[in-house]
Amino acid sequence: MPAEYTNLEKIRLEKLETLKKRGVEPYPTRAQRTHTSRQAVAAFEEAEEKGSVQPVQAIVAGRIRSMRVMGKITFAHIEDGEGRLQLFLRADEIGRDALEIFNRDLDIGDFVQAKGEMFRTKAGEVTLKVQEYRLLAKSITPLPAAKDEVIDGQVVRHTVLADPEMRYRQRYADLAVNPEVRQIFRTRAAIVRALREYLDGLGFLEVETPILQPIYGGAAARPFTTYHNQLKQTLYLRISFELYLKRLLVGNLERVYEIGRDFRNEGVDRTHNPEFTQLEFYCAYADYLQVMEMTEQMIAYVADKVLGKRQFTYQGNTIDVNPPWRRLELRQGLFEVTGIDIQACPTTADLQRAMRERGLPYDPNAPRGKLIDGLIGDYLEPTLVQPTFLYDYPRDISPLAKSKPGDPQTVERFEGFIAGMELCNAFTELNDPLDQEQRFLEMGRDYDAEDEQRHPMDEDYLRAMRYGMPPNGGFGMGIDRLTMLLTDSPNIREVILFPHLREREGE
RNA sequence: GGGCGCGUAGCUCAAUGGCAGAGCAGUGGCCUUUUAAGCCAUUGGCUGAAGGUUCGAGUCCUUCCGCGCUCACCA
Repeated sequence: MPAEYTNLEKIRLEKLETLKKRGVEPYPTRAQRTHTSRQAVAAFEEAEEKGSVQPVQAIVAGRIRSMRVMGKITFAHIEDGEGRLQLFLRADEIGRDALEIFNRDLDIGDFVQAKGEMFRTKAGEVTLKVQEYRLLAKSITPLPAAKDEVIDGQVVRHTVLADPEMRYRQRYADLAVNPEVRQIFRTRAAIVRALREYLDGLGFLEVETPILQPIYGGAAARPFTTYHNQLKQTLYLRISFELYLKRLLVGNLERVYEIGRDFRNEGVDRTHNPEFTQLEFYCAYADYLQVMEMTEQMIAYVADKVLGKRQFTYQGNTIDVNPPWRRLELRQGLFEVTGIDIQACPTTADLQRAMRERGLPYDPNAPRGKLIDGLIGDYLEPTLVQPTFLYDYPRDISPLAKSKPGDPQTVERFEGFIAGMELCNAFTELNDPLDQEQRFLEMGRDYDAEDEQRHPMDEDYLRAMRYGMPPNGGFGMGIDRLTMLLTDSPNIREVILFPHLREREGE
């Protein structure tokens, strides 16, 4: 119950009472519809083209978005899931009482159903001439007003709901008045659909693995912790799917993927939300070079399906995802932007010295891998605007990736960047159980318990690997970030329906 | 967590430290082809919260709450 109704809400509640007194049920149980707004217009235009004399009858339903009351006639627009349709109500047709109720007791925001005949107005707009209408749901709280004007075929919206806080906290209102927001989430669904199509087409099996995990792993992040009362067990919300999906490879499922939610107890900013959607796949007998090719093919496929083209604009940059993407060795890339050759700095002390010589700030407690990771983020990542695979990463920040033959310091790992944003991460997966155990031990030694780089030892995962894991290539990608790119959204919150916000006092 | 900025009517926004306003929405009228309909009239505010400075605070100061940008942090 709202603590207090606003004046505008009180007026609408009075209208609700008036309607009831006049025998109008404001929330009827059933509705009827023969045409969506778009179908009704299409049916009329088709008949018009054929020169048909048969009138097009339709029952439509939607939300009232505008009303123009002109004495004994009224024009209104309703909006449904597909678009808008103008209604034309005339006292002669529906009766004075019905028109009066419509004009006086119905409001913008109400859901109605209307039955009538399609026609074209003098101004040329295809419109429903209403014979009867019915209220489907009364709106008490006024929608944040948005008024549309059509200039040269372009819809210009006035007084749009723009306050980001209200848009995210009351996403329902945002969606109701901002059609382009609805479009973002249709695009998001299309992206996920296209990814599934692509992977299914390659014979991948979609699976679901635990979200509540006794040991978290597969990424460097702090987890959310929870507790199972009956089992008296601490559990973690997963930070990645990796270790469970790779267990499945041990079980002879050769190609698996999962699309789902990950949870990371980290900072929130324009590219990070505490819960986010991830795609991971693992492909037996593939290495990271094959995964690289799959990645660029997959993204091109998604762009084709979703946008119908492989070029798009993101925040002013034209991005072209047509394969092949640029491939940049991490060592080379870092050398170009910092002048440091990480190959020549095999120890933490060497790298610290090189950074100091060039006046680059660094965390004196960070091991070599973390320093390199920092250099990437600070100097290299922002320059990677066109799709780029950065490859061959330091071993100590990649505890689940396989070393490059003949180069134990480096692992076969790549990350994909677009528009200066990390989009995906992949490697030739480590399948040697003895090496894997060693990596966990190194992690425990080089990083203290609070460091999110540290991966806890997962004995069961090691046991699985000891049964024999086929060599394989693995891949992970943030669906939210891909959606940002393909919808030209500057902030991850624009592509998450209900993004995390701090709870307000009293709510 | 640090820095910067913002918070005023249902929505979008004004207001040198000096009477808190506009457009849209709403309400009451007129209007039988409008479309940001138009015309006339009109309601609506504890200026995010609490303190303080001042003759006087939306405006200046302090604290708190929330949001945004940014830095730190962030496979």
